[in-house]
Amino acid sequence: MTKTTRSELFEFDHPCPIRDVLDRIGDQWSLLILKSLEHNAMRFNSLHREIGDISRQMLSRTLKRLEKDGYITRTVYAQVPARVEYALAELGISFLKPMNTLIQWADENHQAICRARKRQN
Amino acid sequence: MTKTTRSELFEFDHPCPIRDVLDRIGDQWSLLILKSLEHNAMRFNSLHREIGDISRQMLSRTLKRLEKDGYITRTVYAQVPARVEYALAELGISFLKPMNTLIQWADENHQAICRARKRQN
DNA sequence: CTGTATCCAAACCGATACTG
DNA sequence: CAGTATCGGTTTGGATACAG
Repeated sequence: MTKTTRSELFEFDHPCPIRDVLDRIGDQWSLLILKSLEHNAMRFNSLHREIGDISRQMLSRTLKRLEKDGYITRTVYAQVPARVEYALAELGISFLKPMNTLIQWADENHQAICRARKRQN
Repeated sequence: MTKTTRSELFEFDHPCPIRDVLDRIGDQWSLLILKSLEHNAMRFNSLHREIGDISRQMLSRTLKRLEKDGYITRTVYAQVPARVEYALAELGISFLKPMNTLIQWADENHQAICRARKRQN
């Protein structure tokens, strides 16, 4: 009986699409990275500077996952020093629509949520 | 110098609405619960059965947080044994729109994501 | 029936040093 | 410049026993 972790289990054959998508995209950084790439491709360090408070570790990991899931592409230009650009893939572009709907809602309702929290505690 | 955890820090005064909202809603269960309440109010055990693989612990915690943030309401009916109903609050109802946009996208693109994953590994 | 308390494992994330 | 390896702290989540 080898133990299967949740990650391994969910990588393929996920029975519920929404959970599958959210498990991958609902972390601290994915949306932020996708948003940063909305209008133009970016290099590793540019992303690092633009997002500001992300560690290189997490930026690297999150980019890998987004690439693996097909949201973004990674292009290496043969130069010295190396130049790597990240850009939205087709899936990433199509994801922009629901993502921006969500962002807009968050902007509009953020205040209401803060008020609700303060009321109760 | 008391150490401030991320949770404490983010509870109020979050500088970025989208991160604030996603930090709370982007967990394993919130969307599922909100979706279950979409068409009717439900009791604790009904939710537990309907969702199936959630533990009582997590159902309880997640409901508390959703209530605190103003997404749902909790109504206790004075009976023996106690009867408690959870229902969408105004904020929860308004959240349905962006949420369903996201769910629809996930349904439509789930296959593409699975294919992307398999291609690369 | 509707939860909460406790304990433990897995996952997430950051700091930092190191590699090509 | 573009990462990866290691380590340790925090958070999330499940199982289960207990409480009103």
